[in-house]
Amino acid sequence: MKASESKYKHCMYFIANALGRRIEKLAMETWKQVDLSPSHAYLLLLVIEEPGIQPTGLSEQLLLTPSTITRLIEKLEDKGLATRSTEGKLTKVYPTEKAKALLPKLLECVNSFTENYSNILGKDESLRMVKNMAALADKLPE
Amino acid sequence: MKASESKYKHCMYFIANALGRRIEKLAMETWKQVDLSPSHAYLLLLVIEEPGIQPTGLSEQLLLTPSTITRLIEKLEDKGLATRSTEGKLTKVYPTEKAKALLPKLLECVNSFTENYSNILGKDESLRMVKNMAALADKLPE
DNA sequence: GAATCATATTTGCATATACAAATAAACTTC
DNA sequence: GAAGTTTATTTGTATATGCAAATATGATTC
Repeated sequence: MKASESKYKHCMYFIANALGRRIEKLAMETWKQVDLSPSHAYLLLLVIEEPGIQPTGLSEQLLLTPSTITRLIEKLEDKGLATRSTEGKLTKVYPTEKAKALLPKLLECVNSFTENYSNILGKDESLRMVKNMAALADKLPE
Repeated sequence: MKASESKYKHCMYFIANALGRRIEKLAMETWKQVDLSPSHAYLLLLVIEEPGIQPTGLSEQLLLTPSTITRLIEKLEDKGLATRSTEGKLTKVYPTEKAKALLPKLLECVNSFTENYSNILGKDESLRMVKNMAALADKLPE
């Protein structure tokens, strides 16, 4: 069924989550190429861009809770893509060589995902909607 | 951090999910009053409105997979709010008396949630955005 | 410098959701 | 009417995420 045919088509909760799940699915397909979930991939990109970034910084950038960040990093460690070094109460996260070597493919995925939804949703429409949705998110409490 | 300040502010995956999580949080607070998650509540409303509705119908209305629907119903059974009756290969779901008695409160929650986000996001803006987001979701593959 | 407070991170636990496989019933076709 | 196919539902398992508590470090205040 289409979202706009559901009895809850007027409900923000329903529509925001339905849209999120569908976008997530699309993203998962793209990132499967490098055997990562979208969250792991975006976190890894931040780590490559800024080696030594801390969980707090990642949490802020990704709008995910610190505990979720810990779990994401753990998985990247398991995959040999990131390392953690504890310095006092701080933790710094670094990309491994393997991760750096993967960068071109990661960027390719970013592009192909963007192209993917732009083709489906329309390029201008997507840009506009992302902006508007970000503005909505800004207004809501963390 | 605001969504529009993140490095991924232009990414549909990132923004759609961040918005979804924030809306979900708001919805959870509302529905806590009746000790239900938003998904359980909306499912229960469908069951009250159409006693005997089948998991397939619920799955279509809620845009959730059948297995998720099964799990949601199980929980409502545990709470004494719904019952299932298996007839051949079909399953029909019914509200209990307890659920029917709860209806006014459920409707109150629907209203207070809508008011809640309308106040935060602006009434017209919310309406327009829900419509636009539904249109986006429609275009994406299930 | 000891005691308190604040900050960063992790851990234990709970939840919602999905996928794939299993089950079971109904339908088709010959 | 038997065999194969389709449909409806459930089950087993995996995932991402969050909250609250635990831990550990650093900062402040007296």
